[in-house]
Amino acid sequence: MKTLILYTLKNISSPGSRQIQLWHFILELLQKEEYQGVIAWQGDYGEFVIKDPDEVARLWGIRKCKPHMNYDKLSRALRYYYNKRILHKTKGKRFTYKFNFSKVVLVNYPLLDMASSPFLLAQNHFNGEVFSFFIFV
DNA sequence: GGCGGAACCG
DNA sequence: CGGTTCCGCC
Repeated sequence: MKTLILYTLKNISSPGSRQIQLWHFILELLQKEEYQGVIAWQGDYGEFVIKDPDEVARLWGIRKCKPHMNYDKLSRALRYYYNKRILHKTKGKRFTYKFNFSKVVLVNYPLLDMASSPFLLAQNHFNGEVFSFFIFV
């Protein structure tokens, strides 16, 4: 049985909340229609294409206060996600990566019961952030 | 472009 | 710990 997990989140700007992580930021852009010319879901489930690498890097640089950010550095950070099983590369497709959603949820929300209802919508607090899960089985 | 080692940083 | 910076290699 194949599971698609659409995952959204909101940061709470409260004391004690962690700094934004790159894959959070990627999902944040992916969630917003106004960035579809820059980064968008494309191809298989969880697969996305960076249509404008320079712009994504610029936006990431602004968020992290790293004015010298570029795609070369950003992509190195994405490559570190391969061993963590958060992302992997879609070989042959330029600027295309794929999320391992099950791993992403498992790693960041270990209390979630994967074997529950076919459709599940949950919003919960975890480490100072609000997570919303949409799970379609 | 894409990869991964290595040094480095808050 | 999660990147950032830099780089040699393919």
